[in-house]
Amino acid sequence: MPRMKEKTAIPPEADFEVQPTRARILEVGERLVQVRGFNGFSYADVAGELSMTKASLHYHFPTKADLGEAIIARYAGRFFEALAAIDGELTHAPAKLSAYAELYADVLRDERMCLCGMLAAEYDTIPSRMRDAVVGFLDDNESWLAAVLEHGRHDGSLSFAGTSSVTARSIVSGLEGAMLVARPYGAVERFETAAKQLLASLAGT
Amino acid sequence: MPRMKEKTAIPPEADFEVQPTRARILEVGERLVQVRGFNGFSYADVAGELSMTKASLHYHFPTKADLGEAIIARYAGRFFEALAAIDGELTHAPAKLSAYAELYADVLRDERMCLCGMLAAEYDTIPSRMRDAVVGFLDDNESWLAAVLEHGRHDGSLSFAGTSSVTARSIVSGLEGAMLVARPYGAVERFETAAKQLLASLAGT
DNA sequence: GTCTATAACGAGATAGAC
DNA sequence: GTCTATCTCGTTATAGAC
Repeated sequence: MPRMKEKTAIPPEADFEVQPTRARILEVGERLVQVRGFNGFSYADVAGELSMTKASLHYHFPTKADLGEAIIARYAGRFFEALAAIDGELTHAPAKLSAYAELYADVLRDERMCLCGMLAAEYDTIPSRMRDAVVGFLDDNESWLAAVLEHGRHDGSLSFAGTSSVTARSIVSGLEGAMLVARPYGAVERFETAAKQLLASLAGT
Repeated sequence: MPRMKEKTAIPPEADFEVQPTRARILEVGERLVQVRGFNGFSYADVAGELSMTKASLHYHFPTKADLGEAIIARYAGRFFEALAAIDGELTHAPAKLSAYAELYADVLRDERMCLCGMLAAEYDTIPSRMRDAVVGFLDDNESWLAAVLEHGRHDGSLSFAGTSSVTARSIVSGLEGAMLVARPYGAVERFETAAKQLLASLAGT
């Protein structure tokens, strides 16, 4: 007799409820923020895509600020899972940086802006808890990169002037800017070229 | 007896009409787009700041798209005037690049985002003529930078791998990204450090 | 050229039935 | 949990007086 929380062989999809409503809302909302911005989409847009009513959305997320916060939290969670996966799979610092840049490229291939880059542009108009989450996301990115940079400098695979922290910031801003500018052209190559050049400038001796 | 259009010693301010209404609208609108985004401000915001009614704004700019187009045109005009001034005052390529970065820094010190960087983020939601103007602005920036880079490489004051065009794009995206990320922190130093590092990587042999 | 007044619509949000 | 119905407010935009 299965105890509570015991895993079974039956995958969640067998529930005939592929994804709970809350998760589907977050998925659609995330994409809309990345493509149109937080000020560029409405509850009606989300409801329309999910064929449900605005009122139902408000049951799951009472205010748009609640929805926005949850979108960032989900995004950040997945992003840092991806960074943990990179840490688990790769040890060579330059390879980690390439994998990091590839995360951005994947977002751009989906015709989206980095969620937090988009929200950074809209910073002055978003709810304050969302602001804090954006800054936290950027800080955590820099910390992860700084650790990689420090490691790479130590083993000679990377070389750069200044602190690892400052260089980490240059990487974040360089990649965010490359996404920002590449998107109006619909040209992922623009991003890839800029990213390649940016990482090449950190090549070890 | 003064002929038409002949210049007088009386400055325009003596007209007791310091700036025509149209120009004041554009000035306020420009700042609002740079701070809050095109989707983040309304005719009511502009009207409020100028102590006039929304209806009067519509007399000067029938639609918000008209206003947006005019804002970009004015901004681009002033920006390229500034580039022409740089060309007139400086010949050393690295000095020109520093002056170029300083234009960005000045915008950021005013707590604004680059107009076209902001509109690049909102790209998918802005009127099509505004989109074209944004891309044109980016193209013209790259052209100017590419010319400076080409010149600097020729006289040995600059050194970089790849074409001047690709490197120009890296500069634009690097500076735009540095602005984007620095603004949530309200920290101009973040931008300055990133810009310095970016330009230093182009130092000549 | 600026105003009052208002139209027409979409936004975020709530009440209450099912 | 999802719906219908509605509220309130803000938005872009227009008509017409001054």
